[in-house]
Amino acid sequence: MSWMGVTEWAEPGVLSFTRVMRNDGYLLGWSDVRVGALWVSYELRQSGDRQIGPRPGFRQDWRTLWPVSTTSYSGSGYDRGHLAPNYAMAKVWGEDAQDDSFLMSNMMPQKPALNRQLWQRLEEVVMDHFLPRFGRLQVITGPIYAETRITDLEIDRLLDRVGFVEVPVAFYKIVVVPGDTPLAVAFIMPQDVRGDESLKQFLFSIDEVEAQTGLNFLPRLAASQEADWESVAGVGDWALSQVAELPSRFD
DNA sequence: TTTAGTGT
Repeated sequence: MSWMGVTEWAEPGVLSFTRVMRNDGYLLGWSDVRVGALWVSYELRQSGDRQIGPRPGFRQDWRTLWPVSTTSYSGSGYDRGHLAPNYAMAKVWGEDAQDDSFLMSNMMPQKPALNRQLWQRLEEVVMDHFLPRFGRLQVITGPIYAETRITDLEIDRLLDRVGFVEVPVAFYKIVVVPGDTPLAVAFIMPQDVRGDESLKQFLFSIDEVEAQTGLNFLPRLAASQEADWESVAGVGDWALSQVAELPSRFD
């Protein structure tokens, strides 16, 4: 589930503490301070024609301690957006993984135009374009929060929350082709999008994602390799031009 | 419905 190590924090601190939750099909780093996941990590492989059942429905995850119920987002204007996607979990890892993808701990508040259009287009490109192209992928995805100043353990900022859950300002997705000479591509997408933008607009380096999250991805990657590799927005030929402007299938 | 909320 986590090629080249589990995501770490660059600088330990109160915001850095996560509990790693192991689910069917994916790992999730849960922050009790943000009341949300900081990252999820999963592997994707080419699978046969696995039958996919209907969406099983959202479920509360009692491991979160702070209660996040299936109705916590009601009336907020935010969607319950998957981090580990329903379709990818169901297709690659099966029904139990699909069920686990509907845990509320795997949800983040996302504006509808992002969740249903731009982000959905990206998830579709990962499954239908990147995965067939490369055969095996490691994906790490999660939220980016507004800059927060911590004074004496007090959060000195008016937080935007849905229930207890802090609302991110953006989301990242890192896609890696594992191997001796790994390939990588990363995206950062803000909450406020139209939905029909080119995916190319949102390409960033892994270094940039690390700067905006405080996380250290792929910590087991050799330092000599990491320096060059993580500084480039897109390593390898992802043929993004073929798919960056495909229309949304919803709305 | 490879997204989701609303209203039932």
